[in-house]
Amino acid sequence: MSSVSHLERLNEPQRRAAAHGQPLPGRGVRAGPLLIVAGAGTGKTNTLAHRVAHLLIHGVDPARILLLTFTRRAAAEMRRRAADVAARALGAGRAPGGAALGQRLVWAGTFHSIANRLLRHYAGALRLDPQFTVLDRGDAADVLDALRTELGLAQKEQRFPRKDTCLQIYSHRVNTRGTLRATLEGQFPWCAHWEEALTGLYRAYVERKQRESLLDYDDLLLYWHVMMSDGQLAQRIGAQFDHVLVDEYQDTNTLQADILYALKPDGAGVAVVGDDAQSIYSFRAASVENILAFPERFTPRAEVITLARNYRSTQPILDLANAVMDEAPRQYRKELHAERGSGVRPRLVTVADLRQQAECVCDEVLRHREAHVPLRRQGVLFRSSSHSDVLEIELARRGIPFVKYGGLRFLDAGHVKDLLALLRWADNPHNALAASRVLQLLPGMGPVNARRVLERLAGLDGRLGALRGLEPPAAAAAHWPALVDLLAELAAPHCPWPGQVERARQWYQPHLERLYEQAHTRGGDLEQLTLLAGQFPSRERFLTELALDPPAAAGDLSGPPALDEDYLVLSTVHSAKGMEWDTVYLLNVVDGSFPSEFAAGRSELLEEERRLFYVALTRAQNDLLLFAPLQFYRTGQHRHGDVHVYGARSRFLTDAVLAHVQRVAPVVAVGGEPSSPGRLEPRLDVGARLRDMW
DNA sequence: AGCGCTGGCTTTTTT
DNA sequence: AGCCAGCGCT
Repeated sequence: MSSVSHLERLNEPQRRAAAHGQPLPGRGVRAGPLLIVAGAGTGKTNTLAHRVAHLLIHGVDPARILLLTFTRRAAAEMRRRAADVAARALGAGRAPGGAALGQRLVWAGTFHSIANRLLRHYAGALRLDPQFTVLDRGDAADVLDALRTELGLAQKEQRFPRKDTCLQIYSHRVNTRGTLRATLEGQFPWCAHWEEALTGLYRAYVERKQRESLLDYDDLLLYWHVMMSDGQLAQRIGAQFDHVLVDEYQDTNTLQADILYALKPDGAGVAVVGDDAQSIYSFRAASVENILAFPERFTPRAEVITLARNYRSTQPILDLANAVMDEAPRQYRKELHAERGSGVRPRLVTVADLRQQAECVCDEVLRHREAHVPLRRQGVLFRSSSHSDVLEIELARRGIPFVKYGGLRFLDAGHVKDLLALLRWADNPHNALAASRVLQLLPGMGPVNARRVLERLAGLDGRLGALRGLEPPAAAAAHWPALVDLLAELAAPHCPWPGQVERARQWYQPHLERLYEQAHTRGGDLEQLTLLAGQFPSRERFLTELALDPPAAAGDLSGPPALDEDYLVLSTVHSAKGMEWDTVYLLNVVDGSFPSEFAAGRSELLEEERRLFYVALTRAQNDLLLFAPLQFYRTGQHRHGDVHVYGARSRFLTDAVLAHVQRVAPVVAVGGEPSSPGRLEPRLDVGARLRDMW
C-alpha cells in the first residue's frame, strides 16, 4: 500500500520507528512516546527524517511538528531530508515541492532558538520585554566580570575564579537544576570555598540581566521552563504541537527534559532519538540519565526501538569501536554490525613528536587525495582545539586548504564585539554592557567615566537622544557629537536596517585604527560582518541569530565555500558529532589528551572521555588513523614548568583494543631533503625503536 | 581616572 | 599564551 512505499528504503527497525503509531485517516498520526536508540552510523538522521516525512504524508500539519535538534545545521539538514522524502512519496505533481514543504516545518531548531521564539511571542504573559537581547557566551561572561569588580570580589588576597569559570559554574548549576554546592563539589572543587561570594555574584547577575532585558543561553531555557510551570500556558503551548521530536537526546540536560515532559506530560507524539554511548556533553550538564530513564517516565512506558546496523563504516573500524565500548560499564548494549563488510584495519601511527605528527598527517592527506579521496572527504579530529596548532602551521606551509570547526570564535574578536555592541546598544537602550563597551571606545573614557555617563543617562528619560546634553571627559569631547548622532540615528524607530552596519562601520573605522594593530585585516572581518548582516531581515533578528548560532569559523561568514572548492576539515571531536568522513585522522591519542588529563581520577569523567573516543572512531567510513606522539609538548605553564612530557600510552588502548589496530611507524621520506637538518643518513631505525617502546 | 606595563596564575569540550 | 590584578606614570 502506498502509505509504506516511502519507507521501503529503510530496514525493519528503522521502518518501525518511522511509522510508529496509528495513522488517523487524513487527520495525522496518533502515537505514544517512542525512544529510538540509534548507534553511531545506523541511519539515525535518516530514520528521523523519514518519521517526519511519514507524519507529513499522513496529513500532519508541518507547523504542528516541533523538531528539536542539537545544532542549527542539524535542523536545516533534517528539514531538507524530510521534505525530500515526503515530496518524493507524494509525487511531484500533486504536492508542494520538497523545498516548500521544508519551509513549512517552521518549528525546527535548537532548544535555544525555539525558546527564543516562544519567549518573544509570549513575552507579554511573562512581564518580559519582547525586545530582549540574547547574550552570547562572551557577553554573559563580561556582565559577570563587571559585577565581580563592582562587588569587590576581584581584589582579594586569594584570586577569585575568572569570569569564564564563574559563568560555567552558574550555567552548570542552572542546567542541572541542582544546588550551587552540588555543582561546586562535583565539577569545580577548587572553587568550593567561594560558595558564598559566588551566590552574591549570581544574585546580582540575575538582577542585572532582568533590569537590562538581557537573556543568556541558560535564561532561554529557564524562562521556557518557568513558562511551562504555569498550567494554562503549558497547556496552550503543548497544544500547539501534535508531535515533538528530539534529536541527540543523550545530550539534553535535566532542564530540557523537564521542558519536554511539561510540553507533553503523557508522551503523546513524543519521539526522541539518541545513543547513550555518544553522550559527550556532561560539562554542559547533559545527563545520560535522560535517555536511560526516558521509557519509565511514562505510563504506559515508552516503546524502545534499537538500531544497530551500521551503514557508515567498515567492520574493522567497528570492531575497534566496539572493543573500546566493551570496556565501559554497559547501558543500552549494542554491538554495531557493518552492513558494508570488510576493509582495512585502523592504523596506530607512533610518531616522535607533534611536528612529526603534523608532517605525517599532511603526507597521508595528500596520498589519499592522489588516491581520489578529496580533501573534504577527510577529517582531522582532536580532543581540544589547541591540539591542531602545529598541524595548522604545516598545512599552511604546504598550501593545503582547511576549515577548522570548534575553538576560537569569530565573535570573540575585540573589533567584532565593538561593532556589535554599537548595534546592540541601539537595539536595546537598557543594555548597559553594550553601552559601556561602546563608550570606552572613546579616548579618555574608561570604566568609571562610562559608568557616570550611563548613570546620568538613566536619570534622564533613558532615551539615547538625551546623550547629547551630557558632558563627556575632555579627551572624548571631540568624538562626542558623532557618536550621539550615530546612536540617535540607529535607535530611531523607523531607521531602515539595510545600511546600518555600514554606517556604524564608518563611524568605527578611526577608532579601529587607533585601538588595534592590523587594522586592515580586522577591517576585512567587519566587511564580512556587513555582508552577513545583509542576509537578515532586521537588526533584532541579526543580533539574535548571531548569538544563537555564531559562525564556526571566520570562513563561515562568506557563506558555504563553493562546491568545487576542496578543503580539509579540522574539528574538535565535540564539533564532529553527527559528521562522517571517508578518512579520519585522530591526533594525540596519548594519556593527558585522550583521555584528557582533567578526567584523571574521576571515573564518570573518564567514561565520558571513552565515549568521546568512541565518537571520534565512529566518524570514519573506510580509513582510520590514530596518532600517538611519544613526546608531547605542553603549552606553557604546567605546574613544574615542563616544556614537554613523554606521553604515556592512552589508557583506552588496552591489549584487547590494540588487537584491532595495525601498529605502524611513519614512512620517512628517504633520500629526499630531510625536514629536520640534523638528520643525515639513515643510521638508526627510529621506527623500530619507537615500536619497541610499546 | 585612564592607560600601559609587569608578573603571577591558569582546567579541555559548546548551544 | 592569555587572563587579570596591581603598579606607576600621565
